[in-house]
Formats: sequence, structure tokens, C-alpha cells
Amino acid sequence: WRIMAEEMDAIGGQEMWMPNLHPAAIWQVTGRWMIWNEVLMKLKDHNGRDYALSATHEEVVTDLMLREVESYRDLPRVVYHISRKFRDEPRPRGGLLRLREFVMKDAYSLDTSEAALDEFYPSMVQAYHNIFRRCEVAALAINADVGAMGGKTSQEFIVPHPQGEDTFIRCTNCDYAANVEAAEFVREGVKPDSPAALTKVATPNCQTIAEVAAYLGVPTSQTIKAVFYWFTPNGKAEKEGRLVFGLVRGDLEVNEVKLTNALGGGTLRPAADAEISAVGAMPGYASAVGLPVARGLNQPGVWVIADLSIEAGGDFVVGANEEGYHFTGANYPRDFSVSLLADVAQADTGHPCPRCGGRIEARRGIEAGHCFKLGTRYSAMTNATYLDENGRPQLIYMGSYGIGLDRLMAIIVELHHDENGIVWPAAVAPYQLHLMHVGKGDEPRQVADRLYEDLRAAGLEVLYDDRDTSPGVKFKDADLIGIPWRVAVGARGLAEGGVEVKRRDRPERKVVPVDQVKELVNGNWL
RNA sequence: CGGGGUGUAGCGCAGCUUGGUAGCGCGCUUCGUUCGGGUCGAAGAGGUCAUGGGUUCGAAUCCCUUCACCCCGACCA
Repeated sequence: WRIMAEEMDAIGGQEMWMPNLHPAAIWQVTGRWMIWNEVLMKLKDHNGRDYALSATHEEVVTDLMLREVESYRDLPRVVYHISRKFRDEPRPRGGLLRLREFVMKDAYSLDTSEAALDEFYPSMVQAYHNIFRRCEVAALAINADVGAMGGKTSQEFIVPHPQGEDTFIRCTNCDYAANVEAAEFVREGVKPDSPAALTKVATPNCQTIAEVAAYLGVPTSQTIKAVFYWFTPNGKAEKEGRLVFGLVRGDLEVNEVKLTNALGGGTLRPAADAEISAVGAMPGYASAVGLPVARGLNQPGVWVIADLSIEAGGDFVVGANEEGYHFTGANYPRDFSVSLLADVAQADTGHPCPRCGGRIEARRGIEAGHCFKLGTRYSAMTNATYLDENGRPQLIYMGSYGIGLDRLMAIIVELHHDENGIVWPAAVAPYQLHLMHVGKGDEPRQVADRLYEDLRAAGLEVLYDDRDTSPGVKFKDADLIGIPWRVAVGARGLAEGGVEVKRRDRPERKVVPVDQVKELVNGNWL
């Protein structure tokens, strides 16, 4: 896609071809052969050696820098390509929005230091803004979770759309915006001046937060919700994992991605009742009160990860780990301890903005592109170094940047259409001009044939509908396809000394002389 | 992984409840007609009813198997 290439070249990008068939070894050294186990399309050759189809190309670039980058004189570098990616998505959907095989423009930057990467990174983000602007796609750059890419920070380019798969947060007052998986927010609530005593109360048949709160007549924000997961760290087998006891204030929800990040990365699945009981907690009436809580993630005991919200408020209602009973008046840290206090709750509409205190709102959007500041995530694992001015080896700093082309095309169509079909923005239209002849007689056909040759000779991209069918059919099809300019050659126009021209995005038509058609595309209309 | 749905002509669907050997719209072919916003008419072509098995005199239809595709959900105690 020309726009992509121009913007990448403008910031020093070098286009190159990268393989789509990857030996397992390059994925094993970065640890992602296991981490991306569910995502990689794996296959074997006739000798039984493992390969994966390209799901992304950090590994290829990492391998490349191991071989090619020797000294600081070889840096910085930016390489990019447009190629196919294969991912075993659990559920492809939305037409072109989520595919198992898709086309991506991905770029990778290599720098000598964190400072150098920090300096380069904004130019890539700017290039992405340029790309989306030129495609007439209103994309927002928001802070996002780095996910399975690893690294430090990332900017996600998201296009607000009701059918989007992602939820993001934006402040209604300032310009704060972030993916829900990265969004921070202020926990409202105050601790009581004189905390009540811990008291056990009967709460028959109250297994959910809503039931308990209603039964005791307190707001859900005065309860603490307990959730259980089985956590498997990256690179470990599931049986080597352990139970995670999550705590969040009753009016909030746990965000699993935040929780996974707080634990250092891995996978979560809901815990089975037997696994919960094994640590002494009672499903339905569980809390950290009275449990042998680990004092830290490397200490013995039960892992209890609590959201910051348990400090915003007090005299909470919590489970008593006994069927049919809860405690009231529970306060942290007086009545229970936790292994880790972290931001693991999901931000939602109405919460206060972390930056200005205004209200934030949750909205849906489609992820159109993503920039990752990877840092030394890959170079450290593979010991990819260069020699600095003093002859000492230093780790290479990496960044990775991607835009899905199929998805971008779907977004463009989603944003630029009317009841009759697509309305392509000129910069991304498959053709510049849609030519057709209409009506009876040989003359329109002959004029159109000639015009087609002229326009092509003038270097224009022309789609010529030379079918011998009725005008209505041709007009409908032209609207559906949505080429920016339509040129109809017919008896009516010829009688007025020209051909009829119409822009797809405007209702007016106009007859212009045949020899002026080629100037339309760049010229003024009306 | 759990739940639900759908597989019948190139495409979209009806028929299935109440078994009797398949139909509609669009598209396609031919002829005529029309000719600047999906013209009209006539005549045609085209289907192992996803698959395998069972019940029956007889199965698209009832029962079971397998496969494929689509949708929803995935545990907040």
C-alpha cells in the first residue's frame, strides 16, 4: 500500500522481505514458542522438524539483528514489510475485522539505547497518525496493555465504533484515553473514622454480591468480592500453576489482564471449586479473613491479590468461609492481609479520571494499529548486542509497529459508506475513475472506448464498465463499488457536447467536454 | 471449552410439525422488447436435499453417527 510505504520511508524505514515460514528455533529462544502456543499455526516438515507460520515478525528481526548488527555504526535501523500473518484465533469474526490469515504492515526499529528509542518512537507514532489521516480514518492513540508482545509501553490506535471488539476509556473532561486493560482510575470512598468490630452474621442463601448487599441493606461498594483463578506462569505447565485469590470491592470488576500483569505474566483460568476449597476458602462465602495468606509472591501461603479499592472504604461485608455466613465490619489491614495490593480492577463509565478527576466513559472501538516500545525484551533473551564506542557489548533496544491492512480496509468501508454502497476516499480508492457507456447506439460506446485509452495513457487508474446492459444496472453497480469519480458516456451528454461526470460523494452531475475529463481528478469540481 | 442454530440449484430461502420422490426469488442461457437509475415478456438449463447408518412398501421430512459453517457464553462466589 503506497501510503504505508511512503510514511515508513519518510522516517527512514527500509523495506525488506521476511520469511513466512519460521523455524521453531527462533521462537523458542524468545520463549514465545510456548507463550504463543495457542496462537501459532505450527507444522512439521518431512523430517519432523517444527515450523510455525508467521504470526508476527519480532523473532525474524531478532534473528536478523543477531547476525547483522555488530557495532553502533550499524544502528539505528528501521525495517518494515507488508506480508501475511497467520494466527489461530479462537473465534474469527466480523468479516475482515478478525481473520486467521491477514495482511499486515509491520515495522521494527533497532536503537542503541533507551534514550535513542524514546527519541525515535514519537516519529513512528506521528507516521501512524499520518497514515490514518490520509486514509480518512479517525483513529485515537491511546495507552494500552502490551499483552503478548512484551515490552514496556504501547500506543494503540483505536477507531471508535459501536461494533468494535475493544473497550477503551476516555475522559469526558481532559484528553486522557486508554484501553480498559491499561486504564487507571481513582477509587472513590473513605475509610471510617472509627471502624466497626468484625462481626459474623448469618446470610442464608446469599452467594452473590448483589444478594448479600440486598440482604444486609448495604451498597455493593461496602462489600468485597472474591474471585478465584488458576494461574499458570509463562513457560510453565498448567499443573505447575497455583491458585490466585483475587479481591476487589463489590461494585467493581476484576480485569484479568491487569491481574495477569500484576502476577508477572501468564495465563488465567477460573478455578474449580475443589481447588478453592483446598486452600480453606468456601466458594460463595469466601474471603481472606482467617486464611494463611502469603506475605508476598515469593512467601509461603495462599496468594491473595487485592485491588487498590479495598483501601477506599471500610467496614466491609466479606465472606466468613463458612456456608451461610459473612462478616461485617471487615477492614484492611486490621482484619486480613494480602500478598499484593495492585491495580487489578476494571475502569468503567462514571469513575474519576486519574489525570483530572473528571468522569471517564467506556466506549467500544476497533484496534486499527499498535506501536510497542519493546526495549530489551527480545535482545536480552537472545543476548543480541552491539559494540559501543568503547568496544563494550550493549543490548539493542527494539520497537515494533503494526497495522492490519484487511482490517483497515474494513474500517474505511465502515466509516465511508451510504445506503447505496461504498464511498471510497480518493487516497485509498482501488481506481480513480469509473467509466461507462450508457444507452443505445454505437457512438457512446466508441467515444467511451477512446476515452478509456486516453485516460489510461494519461496515467489514470480507470475501471471501465463496458458491459452491454441497461443504464440502471451500471449506475447501481458503480454506486456499490464506490469509485470517487464516475464518467458516463451517453447520447444525452454527447448532445450537449460532452460526457456526464459525477462524484460518488455528491449528488450533482455535470457535463464536461471529453478532452477535459483527465483534468478532473486533480482539478476543481464545479 | 460450554450452549444454541443452520446445512435443499451459482446466491438467498421455503418445504420437515402431519413421510408419497423438490419449489420460490435473484442470477444464468436463448429469442424478442426496452435503453440515463436494477425494463418487460416467452422459452430453457441447473439439485448425490452436507455425510454415513437406521426405521418404513416408501425418507429432504422420523431416529442415531460424523463433518462443516454461524451465533452466544466462558464461571466475579
